[in-house]
Amino acid sequence: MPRKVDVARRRQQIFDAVFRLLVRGGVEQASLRKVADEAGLNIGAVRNYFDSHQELMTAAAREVLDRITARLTADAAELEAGADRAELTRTMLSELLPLDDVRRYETTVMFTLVEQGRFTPAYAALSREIYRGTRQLIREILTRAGIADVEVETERLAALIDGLAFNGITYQPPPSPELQLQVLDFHLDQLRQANRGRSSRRPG
Amino acid sequence: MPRKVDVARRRQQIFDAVFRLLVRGGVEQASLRKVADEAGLNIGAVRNYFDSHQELMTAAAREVLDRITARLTADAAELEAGADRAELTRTMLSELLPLDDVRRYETTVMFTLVEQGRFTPAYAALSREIYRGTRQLIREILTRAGIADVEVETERLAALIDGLAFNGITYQPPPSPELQLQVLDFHLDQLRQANRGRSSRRPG
DNA sequence: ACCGTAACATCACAGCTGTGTGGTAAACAA
DNA sequence: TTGTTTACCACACAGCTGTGATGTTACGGT
Repeated sequence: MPRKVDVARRRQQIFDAVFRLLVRGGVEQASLRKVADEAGLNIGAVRNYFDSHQELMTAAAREVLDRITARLTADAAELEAGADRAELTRTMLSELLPLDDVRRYETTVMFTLVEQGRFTPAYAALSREIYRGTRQLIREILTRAGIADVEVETERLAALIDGLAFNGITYQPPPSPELQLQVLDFHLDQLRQANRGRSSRRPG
Repeated sequence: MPRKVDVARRRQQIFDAVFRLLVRGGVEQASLRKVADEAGLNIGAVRNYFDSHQELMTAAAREVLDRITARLTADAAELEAGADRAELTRTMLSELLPLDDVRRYETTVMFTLVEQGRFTPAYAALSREIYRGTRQLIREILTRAGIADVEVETERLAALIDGLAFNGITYQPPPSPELQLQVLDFHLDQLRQANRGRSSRRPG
């Protein structure tokens, strides 16, 4: 066996170069040469790990999705042991908002790639996964909370989260993290209140 | 004066070529040569109307914003003469959603350019206008309806609209227009109900 | 008839892109 | 030591980009 190199670490190094470039200048800035420069590597080194530019980008898309889902599962695991359901709901939905550096970073990358998926079929699978995953997560949350009209409310909360995130990463200055959380809390409170109203009228 | 040409019509012709390319393939497809081809013109003809690529794109951005605001002001004018306020609210907010071909077309162009504004300072002014314009419109609607917590509710409704629109133009298949309207109506109803709840508790 | 000019066309060039191809160096097995 | 394989480097090439520069029409006023 030849030159030993930590492959996983190299890939992470390249991925983070891609992410930085995506955040800084969008997909058009994430060329192979610029990725290599940003990662401190030669273009040949990058091409050794990814056969084509498209393969690099789809792998990067997969990576950022993995990071976000990892955060979500970590939340679920950490708080599942005797956690307040309202707190868990807030925490998990907050993972999808650009509230701090890490989340802003990953949310921006995620949105950039999903947006690109409008034209580039290579991202279609990822885009679908995100669409379904988001709705599945939200639907489960609402179902466990016993919210009525789950389908419409799922779509509403999904749109609210996406809209908050989109506004938070595109406009400058963006709505502050505090305002984003205020909106989210407001929405969740109203969901529960509307549900209490229904439950009290229709006991069960 | 030399060769008489309908300048305004030529510009519209070029703009629509830009829009079609933006919808089809994003900003990277809207090169000068491709715009010229799409418009059935020579690149020199296009360059006669727009000195640079950036000038063309910013003019196109201005154009699509003008078209959308024109629809909004038309709504306001048409319905102001004895219109139901709830109906007017629904109509105007619906202008920002991709519910039919025209609105899907313009919404997609608008989002594409706003997204590009994350990195391209040339769109910064436009992006700000949209951000402020949307919130001003929504804030006015909520204020006239006598809704409480106007600031938070404005941000919430703005995020909801943006999220619905974003989902409607990026995912495939997207949430149906019927579902989008259902979500919007649901939200507006809950806004009024929550407000009635407050008003009855705190009369005035 | 003439000419200025708006409208359009063409050529050229540097810069960037992805990628095919081939070379080089280092670590390990034999 | 020899050889193999992995990791990396370098060159080349066609294709696209925006844009400067320089034509070429065709119409309108005089």
